[in-house]
Amino acid sequence: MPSDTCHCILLRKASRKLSSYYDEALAPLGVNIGQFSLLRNIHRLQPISLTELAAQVELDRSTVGRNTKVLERMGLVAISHGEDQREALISLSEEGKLLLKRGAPLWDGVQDEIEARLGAEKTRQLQELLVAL
Amino acid sequence: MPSDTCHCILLRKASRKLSSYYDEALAPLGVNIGQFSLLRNIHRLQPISLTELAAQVELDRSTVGRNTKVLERMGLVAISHGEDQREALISLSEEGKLLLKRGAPLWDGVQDEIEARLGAEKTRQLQELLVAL
DNA sequence: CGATGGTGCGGGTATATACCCGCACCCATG
DNA sequence: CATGGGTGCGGGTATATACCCGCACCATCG
Repeated sequence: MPSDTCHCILLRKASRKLSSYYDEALAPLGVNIGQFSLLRNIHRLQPISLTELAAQVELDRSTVGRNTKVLERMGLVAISHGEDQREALISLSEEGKLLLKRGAPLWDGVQDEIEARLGAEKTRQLQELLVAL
Repeated sequence: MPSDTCHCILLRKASRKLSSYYDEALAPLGVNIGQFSLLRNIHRLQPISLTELAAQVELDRSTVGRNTKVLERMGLVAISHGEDQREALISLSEEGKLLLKRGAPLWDGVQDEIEARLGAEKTRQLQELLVAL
């Protein structure tokens, strides 16, 4: 066992590499995998507050806030307010919905490619391992 | 197979979680796992130029430049220049060496803990999978 | 009805990470 | 020796990510 291979560093490298792989596939849409995933979550949960969304995607609230603002500037999400004036209600715009539709086959493609490269068994192992960490 | 679990997002979550885990262990030293790993690489390769170091750790040169500058401000690395005035030669300071010595058991501890949690077989699988990606 | 605590948000700061551009310097070729 | 390509570096910009702080608002308790 080459104990000098840091699990964490290896994982970070893999994360960067895989991210850029997904980013490349989604490039025609003008969003990266982080933004695409966030859009999908907003779609699933809308309308939703920043705090709740952050909890769902397991990211810091301020991170989600900034990322959401970028999506708003792009016209992909709309931020309105409910009865409680404090609460920001995030939902998809029409463009956002369209982007998700156009993105679905691209995302499926990468996903399938990964699974093909690893094989079904190793894909299952990967999911299991990542959850176990 | 829940095909809606994005491999990439799962990997990124795992990466963040594991990073914060290592960061916690290294907190007494005042460095994070990225900095610690960079220090270990500098130790292994010193004296080394920015460009060469970036290639070795598979990060962007500008990223390594900024990170190195932080380490320099901390007094952990020294940056000198060789005959070619352009080239920055990065090496560890005495404090840097000391930090690596003090950090080794902490790093080993986390590493062992991960392996214990996963078991030998799954640890091997993980390394294999991450390299395969 | 006023004080208090909980919750939601934005801003500030720091680091990580990437890309592009421009400057400096070295070396080879004419 | 002049010019030009290659290489090394820093700066600028953008996003991702986290933490802390302060402000606003709501609900509840006294």
